[in-house]
Amino acid sequence: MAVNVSIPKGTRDFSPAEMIRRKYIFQTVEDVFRLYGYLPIETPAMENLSTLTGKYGEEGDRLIFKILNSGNYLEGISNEDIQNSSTTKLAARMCEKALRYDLTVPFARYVVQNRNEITFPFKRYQIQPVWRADRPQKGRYREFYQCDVDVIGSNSLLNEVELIQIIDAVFQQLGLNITIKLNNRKILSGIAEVIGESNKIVDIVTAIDKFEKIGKEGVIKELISKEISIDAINKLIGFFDNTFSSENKFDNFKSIVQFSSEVGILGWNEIATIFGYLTNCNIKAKVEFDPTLARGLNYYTGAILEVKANDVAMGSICGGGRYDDLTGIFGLPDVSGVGVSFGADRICDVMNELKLFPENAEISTQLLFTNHGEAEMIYALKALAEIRQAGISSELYPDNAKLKKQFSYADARKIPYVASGGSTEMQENCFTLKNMQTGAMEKKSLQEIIALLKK
RNA sequence: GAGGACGUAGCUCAGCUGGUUAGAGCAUCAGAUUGUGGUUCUGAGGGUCGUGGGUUCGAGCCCCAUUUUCCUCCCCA
Repeated sequence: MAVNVSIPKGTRDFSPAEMIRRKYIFQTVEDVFRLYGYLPIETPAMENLSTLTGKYGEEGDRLIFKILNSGNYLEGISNEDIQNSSTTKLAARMCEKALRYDLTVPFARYVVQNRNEITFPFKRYQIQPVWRADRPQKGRYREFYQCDVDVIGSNSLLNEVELIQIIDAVFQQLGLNITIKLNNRKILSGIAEVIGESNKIVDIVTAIDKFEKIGKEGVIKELISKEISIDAINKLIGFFDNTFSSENKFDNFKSIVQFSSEVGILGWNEIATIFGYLTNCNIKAKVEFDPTLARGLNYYTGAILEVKANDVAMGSICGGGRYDDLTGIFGLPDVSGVGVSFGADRICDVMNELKLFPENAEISTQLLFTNHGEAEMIYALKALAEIRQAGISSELYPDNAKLKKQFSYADARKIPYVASGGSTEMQENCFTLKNMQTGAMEKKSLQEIIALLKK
């Protein structure tokens, strides 16, 4: 017996029952994407390491799974190199490939590489796994699927609106209550500008992003540790106190950025426009302005959005935003894109927790033929071909096992009907059909069975 | 990268202040029932108690190390 078999930390096997559930999510997501006119692409699991590094920040680079070069990966590396170089520098020399960390950067690479074949605006979706060398915990895996929808080559805010419609449609179909949180990078820039700490924007934003989690005191503490001036901190906290005590956060926030920051007001206007369009779209989900929302600062330039499930504690299940110059890094400047990514694994976790999956989703086979021996098997085989021709999913038990065993199999597989054809039935050219739910048995011709199951 | 908890049968777990042969439920297999599952009854198989060392007359239990999984921070889907 083989012992101690296992899979790498943070990865998972999926049983048939789990796969049915996952496919249900992927199918729902994909159907909505297609409905809105997006087309699929796929990119390789691995990219050149240089394509990925530097796109996700220092922290992100550390989380990229690198692939050791084939052959002698130590070629050209001396002992001095090993002693003197940083591990990241060494890794870059020994690994020229890496597993993709997300789908957005490979997409940007794809757009640049295929720019002459692409008609802009380009609306694409991509449903593939990504890998992160993160420490696994609740809702966090080292291999997980992202379902990305992006439109690239259009500045219109209509795209943002469309993505919100897509998010709403997907989660409505899945039966999940969600809140869409909306912010704009320009508003964050505006805030930093107004308090006179523009160059510390990243520190400021990552701190206020934790507002909900660590509270006001925690944020102040973190800002102090980042050497933000007390004066600026007081101003900043003042804004947020003011905002959150207000009935209408969004209107209130306007007064803050309005007078002293051009970028800020630009961001505010963008969100106002989006809210304006949305009133015509019959959106069911709650969409709210959240000035503390930060996310992926490394490339977002405009809208930032995030989706949280209302009824369960879980990190964000969908997120995205606008990036004005993502392809610029690959030599194609001034192409604006906006997109969101659905975290299929987390959505699956949330739906499991809320028991939102349809109960009978794993029923596939409608009818099982029992096996009674050679001649009877052939009798069933003929019927089987005919019944499959009629589009009814059915199977024949492969062994002439005890009937108890064959019926147990049907039961375990949740197969709703079992047909038995023994010598009696063969003489009468029929089958004994058993309804596994009621236990009722009745002799029926093949045509009658087909008619019954076709409904 | 920092911190915390856990690991006993295929699964979920019990196992007293350290004391004889480590238990239960579920699952599996067989029988009760030779053409009928799901309910019921009877029985069986299945364990180097995560791994390595130590303390002890004696360790599933105590100590040390190591590893796994889960959780928190960081960051994110």
